[in-house]
Amino acid sequence: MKHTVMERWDPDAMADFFKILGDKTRLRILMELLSGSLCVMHISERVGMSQSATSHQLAILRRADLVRVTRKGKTLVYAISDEHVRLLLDMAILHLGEEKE
Amino acid sequence: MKHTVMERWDPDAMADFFKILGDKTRLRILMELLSGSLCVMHISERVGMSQSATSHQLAILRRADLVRVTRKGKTLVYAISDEHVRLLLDMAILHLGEEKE
DNA sequence: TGCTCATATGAATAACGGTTCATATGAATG
DNA sequence: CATTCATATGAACCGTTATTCATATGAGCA
Repeated sequence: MKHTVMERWDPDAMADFFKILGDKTRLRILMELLSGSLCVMHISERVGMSQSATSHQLAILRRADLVRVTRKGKTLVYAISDEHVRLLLDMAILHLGEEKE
Repeated sequence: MKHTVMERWDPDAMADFFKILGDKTRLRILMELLSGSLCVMHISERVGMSQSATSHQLAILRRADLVRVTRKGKTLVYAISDEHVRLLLDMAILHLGEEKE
């Protein structure tokens, strides 16, 4: 059978989920975090955005459970919370890399 | 090695791609098409949108190579063009179905 | 070849989302 | 316990985008 987990799904929830991945800045943050955990300052440096903008985006990623926070002394360390993310991004890259036959 | 196809990627292109999936209407269209090909009228009936709105969204899906068109007599029949789509949606559902531990 | 029906397209409007700027919060350390 | 430093939050602004309405297109069929 082709339709495995497709039976029950919430279009709104799924749209919200993809919307979160549909932003350059958030994708760059995720990509940086895939290489290892980072604090907010370092993230904002790497993606070249202000501290505020970065924090706003991290809040969105946090709410979607895509990143996870832990405190390390005075700073907050962000990390990827879910391995599905890597798979999703892999699959998107595969799709984008394809020719139109 | 964890990072398979991650080395080279275009954040803009990927964001654009996810943006397309980040819309309730387009997701519903894709879901309907996963069960089989349909003409525009039938699609608009099933998703409960006007013919015009549906056509606009189909154009976007077409440009992203997520759907494919063929003519059948007087009508245009739309179909999923790529099996990656099903996998992507599956994975999103998996992520959404998880508890926050 | 001209009509018709399915679909596409354009302009306009309204809603949404990301960044900035200014400021609040609150844990850690002295 | 007060101060400081990292991070979060709120409001405002502006660009983007989905829908509607009106109309254009163009393939198929008489």
